[in-house]
Amino acid sequence: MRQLTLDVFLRGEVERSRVASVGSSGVSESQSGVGVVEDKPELISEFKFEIKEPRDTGQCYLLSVVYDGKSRRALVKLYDPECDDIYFWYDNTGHKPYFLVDIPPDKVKQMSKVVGHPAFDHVEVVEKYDLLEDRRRVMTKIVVKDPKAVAVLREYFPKAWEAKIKYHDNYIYDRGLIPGMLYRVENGSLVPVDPEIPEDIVKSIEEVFDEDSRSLAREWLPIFQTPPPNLKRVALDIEVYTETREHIPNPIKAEEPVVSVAFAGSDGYRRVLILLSEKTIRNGIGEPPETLPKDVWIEFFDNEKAMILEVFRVINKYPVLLTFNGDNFDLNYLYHRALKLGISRSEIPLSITEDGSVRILKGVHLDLYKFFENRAIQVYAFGDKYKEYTLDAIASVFLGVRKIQLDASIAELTLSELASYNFRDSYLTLSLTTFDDNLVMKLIILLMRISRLSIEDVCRLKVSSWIRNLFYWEHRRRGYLIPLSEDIIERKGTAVTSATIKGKKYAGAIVIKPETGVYFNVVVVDFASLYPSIIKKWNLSYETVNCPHEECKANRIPETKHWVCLRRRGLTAEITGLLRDFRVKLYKKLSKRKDLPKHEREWYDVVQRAMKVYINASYGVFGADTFPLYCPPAAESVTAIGRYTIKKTISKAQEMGLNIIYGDTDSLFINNPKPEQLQKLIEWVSSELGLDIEVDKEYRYVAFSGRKKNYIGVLKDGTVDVKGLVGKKRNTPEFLKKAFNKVIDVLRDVKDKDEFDRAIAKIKDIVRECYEKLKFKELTLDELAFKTTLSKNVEEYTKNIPPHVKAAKMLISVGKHVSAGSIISYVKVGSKVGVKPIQLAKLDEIDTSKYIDYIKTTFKQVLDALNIELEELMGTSKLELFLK
DNA sequence: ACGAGTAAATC
DNA sequence: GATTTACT
Repeated sequence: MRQLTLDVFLRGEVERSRVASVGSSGVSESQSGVGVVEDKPELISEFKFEIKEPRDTGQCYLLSVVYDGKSRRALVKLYDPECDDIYFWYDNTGHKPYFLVDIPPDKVKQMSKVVGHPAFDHVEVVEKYDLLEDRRRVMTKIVVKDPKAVAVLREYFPKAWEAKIKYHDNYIYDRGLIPGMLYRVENGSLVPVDPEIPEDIVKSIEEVFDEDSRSLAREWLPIFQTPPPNLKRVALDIEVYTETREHIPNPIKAEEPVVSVAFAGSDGYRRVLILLSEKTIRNGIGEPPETLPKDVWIEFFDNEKAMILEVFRVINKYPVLLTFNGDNFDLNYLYHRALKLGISRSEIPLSITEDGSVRILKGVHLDLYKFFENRAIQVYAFGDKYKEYTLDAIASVFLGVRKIQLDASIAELTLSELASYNFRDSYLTLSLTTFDDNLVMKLIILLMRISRLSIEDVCRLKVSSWIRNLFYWEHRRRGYLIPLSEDIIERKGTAVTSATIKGKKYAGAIVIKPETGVYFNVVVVDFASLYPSIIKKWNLSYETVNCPHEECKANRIPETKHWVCLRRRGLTAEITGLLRDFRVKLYKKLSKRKDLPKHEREWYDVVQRAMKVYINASYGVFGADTFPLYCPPAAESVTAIGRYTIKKTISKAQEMGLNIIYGDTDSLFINNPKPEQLQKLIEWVSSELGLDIEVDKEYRYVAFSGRKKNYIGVLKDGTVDVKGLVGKKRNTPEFLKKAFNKVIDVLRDVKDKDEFDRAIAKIKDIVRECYEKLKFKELTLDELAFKTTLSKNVEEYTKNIPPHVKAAKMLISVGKHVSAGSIISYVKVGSKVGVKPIQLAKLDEIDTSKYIDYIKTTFKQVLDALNIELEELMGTSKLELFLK
């Protein structure tokens, strides 16, 4: 075998003694005269980081707080933009955990079990405003010594408030701090640093907000105007030795060695550490592939423990560590593998919290998988651009670069291939935070500021927690009592409308059934963010719906028995309204202003996106029973007013002679409107309903199949909107999607009624070709596969067994690993069970008749709209015969 | 751990 | 009719 030297790899700097030379036959003497790494104990002390305290002068961004209730000390992690490093600020605050009760303090003091308990500290009297009852309340604050004792002492009180708020959140509230904001240390405390705000933005507050919102708007302005830090960060990705591609290493057991670790830093750091062992070197080094950039620094270790210690050292050099699924895999594996190799806990700069997330001791860890998996981020921040939560899928959407495609297991790769594969992953992970001028990092910083959550929490928690945290913060700041969920339900009751869908809690939106057919020149008008606007306009909030005042009861909410308060401003209405106005009237406009520098415009665009996430989720959370401020009457009031609004608008439009052909929730499809009629309608809605409608789309034509949420529309610019048709659904077989897309392409070119005839002829050909391919088995199994997500583990399907679960069971019986979240690819076969996973199926087993049914339903939706009979299209008896 | 409504396939 | 999935 050819002796390969490391020269090909060492295009970067050669570092110390960790470089070895390898041949395909094993480790040999190094080219550069340095030896192979030994297990060096002195490496261990290297990664222990010093705790740096902030400089006396200078400004730091607040990133995270670790509150230690036992020592009554908060460890505040600050990012110093001048030296790109983390500083710690210890606040020996004396801040103790507590909860509130509605028992007078003297009574509490008589409770010997409480006062005598070792965890008891003292009681204080506090005054809170009870929004549910609209009155002041004097309450007793029971302060405890040990956070764990909150739960113990609570047992003596039937009702306790604020007992479940996390201590570090508590600390942030009580200190009035906002994560993500800029502070300086002064006289032992953190003092906010006010940003410079352009004159015209300050002025616009007067125009944008009404009088009672202005002071709040001014308080919020620094949140959006403080420039974001550009956090220095490094992405990490590890590869674990696996024999087969299917085998997923277990991070808790951590049985196999970590064979490669790649880093990609925002400062240009690019490095791969590779383990040389009998297992990894058996395929040799190989030629470095083109996919491995020339400036990546590759290092070889012959000792896994030394390599992992080096990884820990690098982690500690950076204030922010990025991973893609590091909570579940990479960091978890490193942690357990380190323990397994005899590295002691104190030498591992990671800790795993109760909820399974990994914290790093010095800096902060961001798991981008968790961030991109967040539905609110996916839908509202990125417009549903990516559909799958894999590094490959997300990177290809945002970066246009994919993972390196492997058709072998880690065990079968040469070391060059391994390095290249591993590096690409870490590079993609870093790039997910750097594309579009660090868009994702900016978004995270803004979400921290709006939700008042630490950087790790904002990435790990979902939108309901973000909103909850902002609400709690606002309650405490204003001295409002944070209500108990059961008190909201008791006072406000449950929903009074009934849902159309069984199992849902209340009635939702209206969908108008469209008449089948093709309509030319269709204008779509819609209500600009309908539900948030309703919340603002109608003063909706958990405390204002069904308020305790007699005089408000006449202020009814249409279609319900509910009423809404006239006396007090609703908190939800205020906050949602504030963010809505900021977004629509200020930041959306700023983001489009060409006279501003590019980076400023881009920042304003991120600002309006972050607001969008919040605004759009503000209705949904009040209808979610898991939300601590869950309030069904408030949620159903929103949808009820939505129905009322759209009904009113439709009848007005019809009065005016407009032809409404379809509508869904907040949109109306109008056939052939005169522009002046539209203008009149828009003005009427604004003056009579106090809401804004706008022209959203103009279709050259729309083809309705007659089903709701199911149509094809061609916009004036030729863009085709396909809504709800099976041909577009993710689980339909690829050959059908292809044929369907061809049909769409034909429809795109149709300009007027006459062109339909020609289009129909083309569509006929496409459908026929599709049939023939199936008939003559000119399709691959892949093209025939239905790809359905397994939403639960197979054993949890008890009520019935859908086809994809049957296929999944067959996979398990041959030893394949499938679990909740796996996408099962299966085909329809002639056997008794009727399905087979593609891995086990053969092309000649395919049940053609089942597929013919699918072809029919797919195209029927299109053909219904075009008023063509399917049979007419097939025409010949050839197919009829075929069906038998 | 955001909501409800619609369509389709399958048991 | 109930369950499950994918979509609005």
